[in-house]
Amino acid sequence: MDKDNKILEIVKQKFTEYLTANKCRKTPERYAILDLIYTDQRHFDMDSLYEAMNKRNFRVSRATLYNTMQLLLDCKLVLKHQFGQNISFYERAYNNDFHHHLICTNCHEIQEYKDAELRTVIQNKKIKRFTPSHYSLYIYGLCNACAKKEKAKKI
Amino acid sequence: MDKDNKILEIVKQKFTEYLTANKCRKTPERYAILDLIYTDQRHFDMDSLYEAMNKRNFRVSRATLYNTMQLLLDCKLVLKHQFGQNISFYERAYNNDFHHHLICTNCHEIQEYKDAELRTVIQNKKIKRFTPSHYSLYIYGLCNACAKKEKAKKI
DNA sequence: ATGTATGCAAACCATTTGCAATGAC
DNA sequence: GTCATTGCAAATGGTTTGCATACAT
Repeated sequence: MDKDNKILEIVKQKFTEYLTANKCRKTPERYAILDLIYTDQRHFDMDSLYEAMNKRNFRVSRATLYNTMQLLLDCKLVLKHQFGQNISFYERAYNNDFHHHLICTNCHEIQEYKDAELRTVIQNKKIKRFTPSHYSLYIYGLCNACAKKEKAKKI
Repeated sequence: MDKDNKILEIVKQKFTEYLTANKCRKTPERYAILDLIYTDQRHFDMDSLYEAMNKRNFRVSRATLYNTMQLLLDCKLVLKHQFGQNISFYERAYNNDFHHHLICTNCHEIQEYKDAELRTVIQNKKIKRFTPSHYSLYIYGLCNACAKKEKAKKI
């Protein structure tokens, strides 16, 4: 899609600017990883990213994956989440409709939850002696399926 | 303090109810851990809990610590947080003035942030097909000290 | 008496690190 | 040519697991 290509160009440029500003080298590995994320991987963990890179026949080591991810986090092109398990999840940060997360404490399913009012209220908070850059709101509870199962159990 | 003792009694009873309901044994280790948390450890990680238990001359294995913490999480007497590093933090959940968290992305300091309006708005949200039990709001940014340092750097 | 919980040590697994080889500049 | 970056393999460190022993019931 044209729009996606445009976004890809923008994030590549932002990445280039960041790398230049920080005197980092512009390696093909780094751009390939960014490309994959902004083409195929809206949400992902390290393992699936590693395999997706392999599938594209662009083999990178895990070390490079972690190194690059740190850069992408630093320049805010990627967000990192930890939902209570010991796995880190990542998602695109640029032009990714902002959302909150609903986490089922039973089956660990994660849903996106968009709510403009919540976003506005949280973003407009003035906080003393703190300069906010971004936030994560995780709401824990039971997804619909698990709530039904719990109900059935009690009867 | 009297009030603290009362709270301790209440959480012990809640724990007892949970253990009974789930056919778990009421071991001295489990109660000693709960006692420590609700007496001395408002916020803690596993390592500091382990050492604090030792200082009380009540040695427990890390395995027991993890096992017990899972029970305390299940019965909602303890909350778990992960702020982006690979360490899990815990805090009391019962009668612990609810608060959000401010995380400095530079020095990783964590501050509590109380805001009744935010809490109300978030708690009163009706979410379709999801039954919330609790939530975590993490606001990332620069603490006062780090913001000053950044400013100085740029000049 | 039964079987759950404990302590210990080993295993696990995501992430990090050290180092020689590669390649961006 | 120089030095940051890569891949690899080993190390790290928080958490989990297996198993024999202890102990709550």
